[in-house]
Amino acid sequence: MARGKIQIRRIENQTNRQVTYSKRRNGLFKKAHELTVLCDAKVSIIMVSSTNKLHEYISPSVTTKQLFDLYQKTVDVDLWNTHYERMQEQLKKLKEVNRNLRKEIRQRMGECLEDLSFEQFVSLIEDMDNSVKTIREKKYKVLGSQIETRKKKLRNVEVIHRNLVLEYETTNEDPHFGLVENEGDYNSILGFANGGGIGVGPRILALHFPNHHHHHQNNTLHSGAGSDLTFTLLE
Amino acid sequence: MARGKIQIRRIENQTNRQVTYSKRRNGLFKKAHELTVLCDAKVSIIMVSSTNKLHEYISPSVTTKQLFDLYQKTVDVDLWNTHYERMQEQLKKLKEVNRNLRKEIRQRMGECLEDLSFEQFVSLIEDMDNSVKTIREKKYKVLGSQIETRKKKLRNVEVIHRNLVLEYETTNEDPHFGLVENEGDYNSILGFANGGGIGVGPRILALHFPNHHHHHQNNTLHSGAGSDLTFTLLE
DNA sequence: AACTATTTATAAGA
DNA sequence: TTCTTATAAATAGTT
Repeated sequence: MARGKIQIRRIENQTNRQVTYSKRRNGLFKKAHELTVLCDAKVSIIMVSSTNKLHEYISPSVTTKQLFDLYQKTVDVDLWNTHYERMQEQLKKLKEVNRNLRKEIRQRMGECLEDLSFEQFVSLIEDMDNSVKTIREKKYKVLGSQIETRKKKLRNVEVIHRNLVLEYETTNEDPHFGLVENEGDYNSILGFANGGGIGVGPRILALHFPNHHHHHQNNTLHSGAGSDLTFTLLE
Repeated sequence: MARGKIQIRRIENQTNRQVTYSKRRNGLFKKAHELTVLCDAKVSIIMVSSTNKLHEYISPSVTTKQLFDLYQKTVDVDLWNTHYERMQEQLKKLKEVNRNLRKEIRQRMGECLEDLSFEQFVSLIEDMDNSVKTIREKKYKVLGSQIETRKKKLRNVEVIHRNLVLEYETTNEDPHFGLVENEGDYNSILGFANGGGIGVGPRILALHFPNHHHHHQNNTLHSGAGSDLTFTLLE
């Protein structure tokens, strides 16, 4: 627009293009600002050059976010609205499911029964009876296997014990070995002199296997095949 | 910029302001488009007039959303990211909670018991026993009150019946009335000739009270003080 | 919405 | 980049 008219078409010369971009960008922003002031308008300009540099103008009276939100509300065009609404809906559904689950639990605990039809009521009772039965059965099964395991461990320890005794006696008779220097320890090793106050039948725990008396606080159902010999009594 | 220089300050005259807004908006959009073509740039302009009208320019080569996304990525400014992430997190939490609730229900139904500690196991059984007891108690209470209600309704109907009979007899004896024209109807009114196949004791339903035979499909526990006389038998 | 005297923007050159 | 300046474009005020 000066020193010769130009055609409005892409400037091929890279440098010229950059220069023009810079000049005209300033011009555009200036105009935008004049518009803002003269007409009490709100303007947001975002532009990206051919070299992917980003510039923006925003009227002092607003933030870009505010204008974007307004734009989104006004124009239907979906910036992130569908996404947002979909999430909102999903949230709502999940909350509903959550409410229902809680209610079911409360009903299974004997509350909120007013909302049940009589048939549902009856079938709930049936269901509960079955559940209790199932749980009881599993309990006894677990108890049984725990006891089995315990018996096995006990037998193992007894074998070990017998071997020790045997070995001790053999050693004692064997002339290659010297005098037994600490006969007193034998008893303490076997631990028959009792140690704790817990009546766990034969007190084998004193054999110096790991012994966590208070383990039963977090005793799990899978009492794996570990080497832990402590077993609190299952009453 | 013509016919006299102007100060860049808000135009007080409303009409002038609007006209200038319109003229300069076109100028701005024209410049934006020239910039787009000449410099191979991408431009988005969003503007709101003082009368809250919204206008936009967007370079043909992009969408507003694309430019907004780019803007958001480039400028740190948080348009909706935090919001989005907060929702995402909330969703995740709710799903987790729901998972746990489902698990609890399954445990109360006798499944997934492996994940319980022995103590939790024991307390679950206790809890279930209590719940079953509670539910049973409520069941009997409800049964009792339903039977009570039914008795009351029965008594009401009997009274109505007696009154009808009395009225009929009085009418019959009253010389002011003519001959009884439809004696046959009396029986049908009392409905002793039976009507459906459901044995609900004395078949009073034929007294032309509402009669929905299949109501028991959704019989609720609150059998409110409605005038519905149908009651399926509670076995 | 059109006109036009002026101001402003800016292309090309320095 | 920035300055200069001739010239194109934009537009304020008017009709």
